[in-house]
Amino acid sequence: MKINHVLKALSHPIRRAIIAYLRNGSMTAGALAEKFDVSKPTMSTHFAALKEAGLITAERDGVTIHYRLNATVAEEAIGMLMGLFGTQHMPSVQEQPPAPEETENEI
Amino acid sequence: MKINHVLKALSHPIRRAIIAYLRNGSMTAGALAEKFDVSKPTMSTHFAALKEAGLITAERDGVTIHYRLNATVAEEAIGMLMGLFGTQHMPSVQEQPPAPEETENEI
DNA sequence: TATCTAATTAGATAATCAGCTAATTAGAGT
DNA sequence: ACTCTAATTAGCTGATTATCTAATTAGATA
Repeated sequence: MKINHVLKALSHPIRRAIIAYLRNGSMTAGALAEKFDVSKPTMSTHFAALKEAGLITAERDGVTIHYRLNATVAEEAIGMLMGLFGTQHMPSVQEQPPAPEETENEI
Repeated sequence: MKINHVLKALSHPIRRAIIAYLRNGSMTAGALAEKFDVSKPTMSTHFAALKEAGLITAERDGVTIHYRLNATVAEEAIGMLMGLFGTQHMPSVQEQPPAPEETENEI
């Protein structure tokens, strides 16, 4: 898993939304494509970026292709980011954390 | 915190290395800059990207500027990614996880 | 084999990004 | 007021990214 590929893959809203869809189970390329307002070839390149990062896997069934989330890579990525930040405890993922107050000495 | 800014900020190796340095305490722009083999103006734009994402804060002390990691935003970002992936349990961050075996039906 | 469907690849273009040098700002100290 | 230092902004160039339409591939089926 190359963290650079993973983070680049994640830094596009459509690709994050694809992942969000795939949390609920695998979907075909076409079914995913029609959820977004871009062309199918554009969606194909988004799939390719996620696949390159290892975040999704593809499985052909006849003429259609099913994409599925790769939870292993997702967890590895989170582990690496936690290592990067030195995160000590779990942030809440269910509720929205309170907005941080403005700091004084920002430039 | 805009997750898009955070992920774009993280998707460059120099910017991740800056964060790694700042884990050990704040550093001046100049001290950080001389750790990397790019020009100071280029480093400045990397600082700006991290600042824009909220991952670091800047504090001026006379003529020098001290950058510091913003742990709050780092944890929020990890929380959002865990929400995105639907991560259930903690991956190990200390030891290297085993390489995932190749899947059969990749295309 | 001809054709239909699902999806990708090819090729082009506009926008964004990363890097550089040169110029500018901001503060401190003569 | 000058000058020195630390850092950023301005302006440019080359590389990468996101998007599109058109063309191609791959499998299924009449």
